[in-house]
Amino acid sequence: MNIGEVAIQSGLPAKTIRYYEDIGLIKPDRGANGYRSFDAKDVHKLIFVARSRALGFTIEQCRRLLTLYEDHGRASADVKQLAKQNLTEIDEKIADLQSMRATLSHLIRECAGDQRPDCPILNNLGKL
Amino acid sequence: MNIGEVAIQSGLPAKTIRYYEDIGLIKPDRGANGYRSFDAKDVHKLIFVARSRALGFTIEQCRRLLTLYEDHGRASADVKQLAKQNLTEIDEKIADLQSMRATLSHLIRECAGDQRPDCPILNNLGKL
DNA sequence: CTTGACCCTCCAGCTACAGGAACCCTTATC
DNA sequence: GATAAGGGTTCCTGTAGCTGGAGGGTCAAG
Repeated sequence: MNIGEVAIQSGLPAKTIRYYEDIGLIKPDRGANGYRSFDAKDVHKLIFVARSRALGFTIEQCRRLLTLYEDHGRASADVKQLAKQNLTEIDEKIADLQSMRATLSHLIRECAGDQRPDCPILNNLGKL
Repeated sequence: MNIGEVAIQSGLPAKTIRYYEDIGLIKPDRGANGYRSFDAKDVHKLIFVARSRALGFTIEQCRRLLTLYEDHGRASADVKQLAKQNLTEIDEKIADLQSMRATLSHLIRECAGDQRPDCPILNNLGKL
């Protein structure tokens, strides 16, 4: 299978698939013409990675997940630990964003938003 | 004032301050020895930028905010619009993260996390 | 005079790709 | 046989917002 078809099946751009080969996530064969030749397993792995990325795992975490995925003797505890670590990071990001959101929306409510120059947002950002 | 002192007063690393000069956010004078020489206004602007960044504004948004800050004839509507745009982006990020969080924490709850290889997390990521 | 704490510039690297140039391969059509 | 379209390939550059490090100059104290 050529890269275009794989892009459709995995939902990933061809560029991304080449990149994933570059960093060693997949190792497709090559045809006589130099084209990458993907088998079902490659596609499966790409879908796995795409899903993992969508859940917020970094590339390096995906790499470890893939290793665990292919290791049939793995312990689910290892997977769970990776997932929990990711969850913690997500929670931290959410907390940061919500804190920003609270301050920002408060300032927005205070600001008249008209033609006058007086602005609580700028006052707040610039206060000493 | 030298960069080290400014770093302390603004809470920004010296590296970051140099970077902000690089991209034209501030334009400190130079002493005879080549050292940057910051005045109170520079420090004030750096603090302004640091606060704006902490509220999630991008560097380019900070640049526009700074321009508005220094334009005493500005309309607060322009500031408010920038802030609202930022708020929208923050809300989108929060929504994305919460959606990830929901799926991920569900999978984590399902996973035994013991020494056995059976793992709902991997099953989910790898299902066709 | 030396030491150590500053300061300088410039280059590389980080994440996870995206865009584009310049070129090759295949197939269909005229 | 020429050509055009639509694949594919590599390689280089750029993104955001810094951070780290090499290799050097400057300054105040002892």
